Amino acid sequence: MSCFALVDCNSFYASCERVFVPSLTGRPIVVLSNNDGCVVAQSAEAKALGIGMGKPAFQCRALFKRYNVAVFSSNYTLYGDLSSRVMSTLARFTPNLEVYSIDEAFLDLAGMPRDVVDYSRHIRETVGKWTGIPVSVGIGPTKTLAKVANRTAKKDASHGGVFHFASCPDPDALLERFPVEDVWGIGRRYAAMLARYGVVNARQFRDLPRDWVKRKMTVGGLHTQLELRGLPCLALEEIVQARKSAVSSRSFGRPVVSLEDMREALAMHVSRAVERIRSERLVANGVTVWVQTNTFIEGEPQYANSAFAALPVATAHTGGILKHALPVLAGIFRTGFRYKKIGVMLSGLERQGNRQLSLLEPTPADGGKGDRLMIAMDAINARFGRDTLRLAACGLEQPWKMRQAKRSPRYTTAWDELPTVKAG
DNA sequence: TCTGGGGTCCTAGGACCC
DNA sequence: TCTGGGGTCCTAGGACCC
Repeated sequence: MSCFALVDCNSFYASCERVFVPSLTGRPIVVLSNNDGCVVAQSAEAKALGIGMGKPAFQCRALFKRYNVAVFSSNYTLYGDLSSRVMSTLARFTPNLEVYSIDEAFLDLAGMPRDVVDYSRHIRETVGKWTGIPVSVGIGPTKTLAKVANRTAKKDASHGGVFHFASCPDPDALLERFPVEDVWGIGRRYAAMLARYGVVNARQFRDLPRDWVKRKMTVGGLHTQLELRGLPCLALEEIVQARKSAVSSRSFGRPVVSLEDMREALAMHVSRAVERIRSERLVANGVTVWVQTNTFIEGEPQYANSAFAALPVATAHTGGILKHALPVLAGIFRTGFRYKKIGVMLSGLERQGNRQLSLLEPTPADGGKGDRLMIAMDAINARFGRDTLRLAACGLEQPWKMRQAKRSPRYTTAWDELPTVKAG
C-alpha cells in the first residue's frame, strides 16, 4: 500500500522574513513579487485581512497602512537558503524524498514501521525547531490525495498541522467540500470548463466517467482523477532531472526606449541564464529573445515579439551566447515603443561533454581558454558576491533595473548582512 | 507612478519521407 | 468516380505547477 506525505511550509516567504525578526510575530506580513509588483506571499494574519494573492501592491497601499502590515520585496537568496535547510532536515527522516518546489517535498512513507501520523508530527516539530519554519503535513495513498490532506491540515487547526486522508471517517464528504479548482492539476481553465457541466467539487470530478475526462482533459487530467480514486499514477521522483530550458526575464523598473539599454539588459539576462546552466554543467544549443511593451497601459502603442537563434555549437560561454543573442534582439527591436520587459531563454540544454561538434565552426576544446575564463568568473562571483565580475556589455548604471525597495537582509548568505544579536 | 518569474507536459497539425 | 497510408520530426498553442 503506497503512502505519501506532503510537507509544505506555511506561508513560506512570509515565514522566512519572520525567522530573524521575532518582533514580526503576530503581525501581518506580505512579500511582493520582483519589481515590487504583486503580493506573492502572505502570513496567516495578512490572509485574514483579505489582501488576496497576486493583487497589485499599489492597490493594497491603504490596507497595508491601516493594519500596520510589514511589507517586503522578495529576497530569493534568503528563501533559497532556508529552503535547503528545511529540505536537508527532511532528508534525515527518509531516504525517499522528492523536493517538489522551494517550499514543498513529498516523502514516501510506505512500509514505515512507525505510525505515520506520529512520525509526521515528529518531523513537523523537528523542522520547526531546527529551522524556525512552520510546516504542515498531509498524508494519503497518492500524491494528489496527500495534497488534499495537506490543505485540510492547513485549513483546520484542530488537526495540529498533520492530517491523514485515510483517517477521515467520511472521505466522500471531505471531497465534496473540496472545490475542484483546488485539486492539484486542475487550474482555472479546466475548473471553468468543469463548472459548465455542473462539476464544482472534487467528489463530482472523481466520479465522472474516465473516458470523458481523458477526452476533455488529456492523460494529465485522467491521472488526477485516478489519483483522487486512490490509484497512484504519479511516482516519487527522487532523482532531479536535468532542466531542459533556462529563462531569465524581468520587468524594467521604468520604461526603456533605446536599443542601447535593451542590449545592456539582454547582456545581464544572458549572463544570469548562462550562469545557471553552467552551475548545472549544461550547455545550450539555442537562444530565444523576447521583448514586450506594457500591456496595462491603454492607448499606448503595443508591441511584442520574439525570435530564436540556433547556436553553432552547444556552449555555456556567456560572451559566445551573447554574440548570437544581440543580433536576435536587433532583429525584433522596433523604435518608437516604451518597452516594459525583456527575456532570454536558453534551450536544447544537454550535459556538458555530450555536445555535438560543429562541422562548420572550430569547436573550443573542453578546458580551453573560454571555459577557464568562465570558471574563474564564477569562482570570483561566488566568493565576492554576484556580479563582482561581469560583462562590460551589462552596463554600469542600469537605469532599467527593477525596483526592490524593501528587501530584507540576506541574513544567512552575505557576511555583511548577518543578523546582529544584542545582549544585556 | 505602480500589475511577477521560471518551469513542464501534452496535443494537433504541418512538413517531409518512403 | 476513385485521389494511400504510416512514420517521424518539429512547432505552436494550451494547459498546468510553484
